[in-house]
Amino acid sequence: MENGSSPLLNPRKSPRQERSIATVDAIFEATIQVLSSDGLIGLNTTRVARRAGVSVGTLYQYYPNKQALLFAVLERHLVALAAAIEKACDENLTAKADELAEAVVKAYLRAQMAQAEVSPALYRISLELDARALIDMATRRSVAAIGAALASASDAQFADPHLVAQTLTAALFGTVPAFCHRVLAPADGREAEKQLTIMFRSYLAAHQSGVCGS
Amino acid sequence: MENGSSPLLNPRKSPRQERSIATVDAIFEATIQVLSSDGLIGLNTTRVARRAGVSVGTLYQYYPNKQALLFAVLERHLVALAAAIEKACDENLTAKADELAEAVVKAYLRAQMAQAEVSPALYRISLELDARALIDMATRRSVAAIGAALASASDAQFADPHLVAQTLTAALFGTVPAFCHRVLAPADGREAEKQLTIMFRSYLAAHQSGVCGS
Amino acid sequence: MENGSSPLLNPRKSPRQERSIATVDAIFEATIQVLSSDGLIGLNTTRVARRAGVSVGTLYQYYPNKQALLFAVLERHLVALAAAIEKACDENLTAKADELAEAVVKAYLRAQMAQAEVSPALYRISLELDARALIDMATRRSVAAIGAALASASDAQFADPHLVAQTLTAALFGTVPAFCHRVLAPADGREAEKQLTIMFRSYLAAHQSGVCGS
Amino acid sequence: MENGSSPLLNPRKSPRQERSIATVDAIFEATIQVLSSDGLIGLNTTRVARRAGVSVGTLYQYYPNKQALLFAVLERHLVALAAAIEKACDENLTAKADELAEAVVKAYLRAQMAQAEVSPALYRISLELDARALIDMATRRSVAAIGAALASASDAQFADPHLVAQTLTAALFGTVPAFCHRVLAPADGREAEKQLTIMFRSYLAAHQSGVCGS
DNA sequence: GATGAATGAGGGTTCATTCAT
DNA sequence: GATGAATGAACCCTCATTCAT
Repeated sequence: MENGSSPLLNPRKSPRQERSIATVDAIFEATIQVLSSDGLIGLNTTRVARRAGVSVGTLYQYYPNKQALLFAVLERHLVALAAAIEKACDENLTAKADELAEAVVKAYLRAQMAQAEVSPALYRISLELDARALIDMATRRSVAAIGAALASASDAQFADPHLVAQTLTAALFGTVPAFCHRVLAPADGREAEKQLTIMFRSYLAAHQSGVCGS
Repeated sequence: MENGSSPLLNPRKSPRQERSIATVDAIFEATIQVLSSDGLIGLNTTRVARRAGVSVGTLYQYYPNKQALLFAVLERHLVALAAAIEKACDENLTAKADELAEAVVKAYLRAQMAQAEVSPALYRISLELDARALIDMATRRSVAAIGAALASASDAQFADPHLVAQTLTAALFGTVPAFCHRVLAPADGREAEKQLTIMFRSYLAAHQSGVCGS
Repeated sequence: MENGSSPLLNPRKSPRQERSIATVDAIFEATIQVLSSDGLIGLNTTRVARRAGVSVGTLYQYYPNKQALLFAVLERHLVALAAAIEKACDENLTAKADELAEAVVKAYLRAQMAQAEVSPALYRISLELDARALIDMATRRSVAAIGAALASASDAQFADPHLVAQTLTAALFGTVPAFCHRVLAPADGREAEKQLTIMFRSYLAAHQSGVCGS
Repeated sequence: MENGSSPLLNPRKSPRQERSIATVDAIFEATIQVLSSDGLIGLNTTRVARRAGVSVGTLYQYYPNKQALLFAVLERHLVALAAAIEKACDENLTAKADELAEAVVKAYLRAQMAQAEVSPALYRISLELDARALIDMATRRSVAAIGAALASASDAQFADPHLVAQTLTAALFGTVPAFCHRVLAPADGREAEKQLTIMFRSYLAAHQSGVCGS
């Protein structure tokens, strides 16, 4: 599931490998920094290497090409988002639909905000062709987790939990960037969370109460 | 037929001008085609010119630079979206909130689908720095139109129509791309419309019934 | 001596030709204006045509190419300079060397100042390869005129009037631009004239008094 | 050997740096060669790079753009001229005015001739807009040095040494190019030096003897 | 004659990637 | 392993010149 470019997370063995790990991390962090300060367009391998304090050559020893670098960053972001949603769902497996809605929205926004610096740039990356697999992975995990939570909700029956989960996921992954950066003022994070929660709750309620014919 | 950058919507005068118009249009359409087939990264002025059947020089006679080209395309798209929403709102000024929700969702999705070819690429453009003004324009128009319609809805009172309008706009402009291209399969346009409508309706209902403390 | 591109100065015959003349003049003046305001680098045929109020095509009907345009301007300038010097020399054929020096310096500076706007740009042109013929023409005329005046000066005998004339011409054509635009402040035209006169007078005096062995 | 843009006049350290130095020098020399053979108009970065035996990319690693390249060449030339004049003045601080005149003329011509290949092209560069600072630097140094030497001349008092120094500088920097390349034949270097010296000597004499009213 | 749209070679510049040291 | 100088394809853009109308 990881691509060859992220030798992260593996058990470290020797000092040599430790240094390698440190280097990879430095490059990784430098990428995020450059992304934040110069944007996707201003990002080039030389600049990343310089910011990481290594030479371009070294960069290419750990990441086969520029794409791999960006994928690694995007991957970590999406994995974090998916994990946050899964965690929220797991912790609310038998809760009420209302609570689930609130928990999921909160968890997603927390994770999103934690990387607020990069996320706009990441969305640019994610729209470039080959990131689909990554995005699919994240949304699939989200849909699965939310779907499972909906199916086991203590106070409601959903005719099609999967469809509802899909809609909520789409609203989350799609709405939030627009929410954060365009329509609502930057400081309105609180309000965004509140409104999203209301929207999700009432949407779920509608699905429970048979308002919709499906 | 109309494009934002040509001041030429008037009765044609000379063969000279007709030729110009044809050329601008050809370039404009070529840009959309290249965007669809090669993506934003694969788009370069030479390629656009070739596809338009003109020389690079000609391209630069009508668009001062590459950005201007992309802006023109994006502008047309966003203007179309905003206009569609405004029209839907105007036609439902004194309708019920439910009907408004349905009309807005439908109008937006119609407009979006009409340019389904380009819209993914357009979202890439819109994330590049200087498109903010364009996006702001479109979302402002949407917020204003929806806000006005909510304020004059026949069956409901909204404590803060502007905030609700903002949320709906964010959900529309943010959700739909994700909806259309990632989570739901391409053919699911119908379903997307249905779910979005439910979400909007119930969200509006929640705001009417005082469920939310605001 | 005129090259084919300047049909100026010929007797006009028909209204058609008069219009032509007006057009050539307009283009000619436009060239000077663009040269003054945008410099040699900022000068292109389209801009000149626009400033002249004609189309590029028309421009190319009167001047076969860009070079011809610039040559025409440079030619007029250099012809004016040479004529001014010749006139001053003719009017001082039997005067004293001192008076000749003064008259030549004054005449040259007057002519130069009259076209102060363009002359810096003209010097750029003149340094491009093919202007040598033009410059040679002007300096040859200057050398011939000054040489003749020196040879017939009422108060002095010059061992080699031609050599002296060459030196003075070189000093004139070379010094003045530097004088006007770099070393002396712009307002120092008076002072420049005074110093140049002193230099010329004393140089001539040196040649008369046998200070120099030649 | 020294060029203005390289901060590398220090003891060589690594093969890395030595290679860099060799490359910068190669590019620098190639620029001069191309300038000599193809002129300013025929000079483009590709051609320079090819002549230097490197790729364009390499060229841009050492000079941020084409201008910088030309500036570097012009700067070296002007610095050399200014230095030559300063040296001549320093060595004749308490000499007679006559000797000073001779020394300065000789020094300037020596320096000029040493780079005879490029100087015509350099004068083209120097007329492009942003070279003023460079030229001002050189003429200021010349004026200052000559002024000081005049003020301390053993056999003369000058009412306004600065003005005289300005005039001589203008005559030097302005006359010589015309001298060398236009009016006098190339081989006449000797004669040019002789005449210029006479002109300078007599001009200085005129200022000493009170001929001029200033 | 006049027009100005069209041409396209050519120039400056960038940057992902390689490889000798 | 690390370095960073070198590479060169590719891109954006300009402008002298032509030619159909």
